[in-house]
Amino acid sequence: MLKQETLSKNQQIVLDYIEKVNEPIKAYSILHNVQKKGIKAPLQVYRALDKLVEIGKIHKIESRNAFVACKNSNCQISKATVFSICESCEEVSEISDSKLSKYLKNFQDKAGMKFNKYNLEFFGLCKKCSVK
Amino acid sequence: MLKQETLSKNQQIVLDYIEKVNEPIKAYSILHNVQKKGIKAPLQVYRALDKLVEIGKIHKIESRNAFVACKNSNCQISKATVFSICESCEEVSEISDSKLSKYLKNFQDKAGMKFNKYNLEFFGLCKKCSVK
DNA sequence: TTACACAATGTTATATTATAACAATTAACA
DNA sequence: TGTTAATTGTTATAATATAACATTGTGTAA
Repeated sequence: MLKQETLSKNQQIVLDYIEKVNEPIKAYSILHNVQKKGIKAPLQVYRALDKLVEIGKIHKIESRNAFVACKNSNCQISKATVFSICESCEEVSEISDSKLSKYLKNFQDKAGMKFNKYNLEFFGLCKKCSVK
Repeated sequence: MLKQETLSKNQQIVLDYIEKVNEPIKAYSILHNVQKKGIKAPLQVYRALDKLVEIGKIHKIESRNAFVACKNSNCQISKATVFSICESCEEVSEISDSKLSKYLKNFQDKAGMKFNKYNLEFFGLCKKCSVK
């Protein structure tokens, strides 16, 4: 079988919803919102999420157990993600900064170990919240 | 009340155990192992963990839902952590690289937002696993 | 030294997040 | 068209984490 080019039914339903809400969303919230589409059980959501993460269509915000659509059309950075998270309003943005990406991609630890994959989550106050 | 200088009983029990095992460990595993010390419920462990994270004695590995003792004696970087994680054996090391820290501490996004706190998790194969 | 405030504890119950196990169905392709 | 792998459906349960509330300990100031 060739590498998957089209999404399966459940994968498409879940992705459509995640792209529609356009902000990080949790698995069970997705479940509640796609039940009208015929998805009934958590596993159906988690299986779709696993696949979508794997192919880079979405990312997981680890510190929040939430999922968000990838904004980078090519999805080439699916395994190397950077997010900013507002600790007040919980707004999350995906950061795509070529200099930072390059720096991290080339980083080696003291033993010379290199990393093809990383996840960086920055925390602070977004513009709105910092003026409150 | 002055800022806490000594740990409470439960906090000390949990920290002692985490320092002893010297590798990332999960909350319920901690619970099972400190029951002989009189800690009976998950909440007692989670409360201790929360405080220990807050004061920088331990860190949470978000992608693994696990906790590990901070190796930096001063714990000043408690809110700015970098880990390398082996995807094969799950070995985790805390990376302390002053150049990287400085780079991340000074990073600003395109809107000029700065971050006092971050968590970076690198994934790859450790030396042992990469020769297998 | 007592009384106030706050931190920490103990306890039960429950919420939230995620996976195991197994049967059935669908889709690509040799 | 038969084979193989991916996907689905379903029930149950595991793993992670917090709510709520009563109680006890501890530092500090009146």
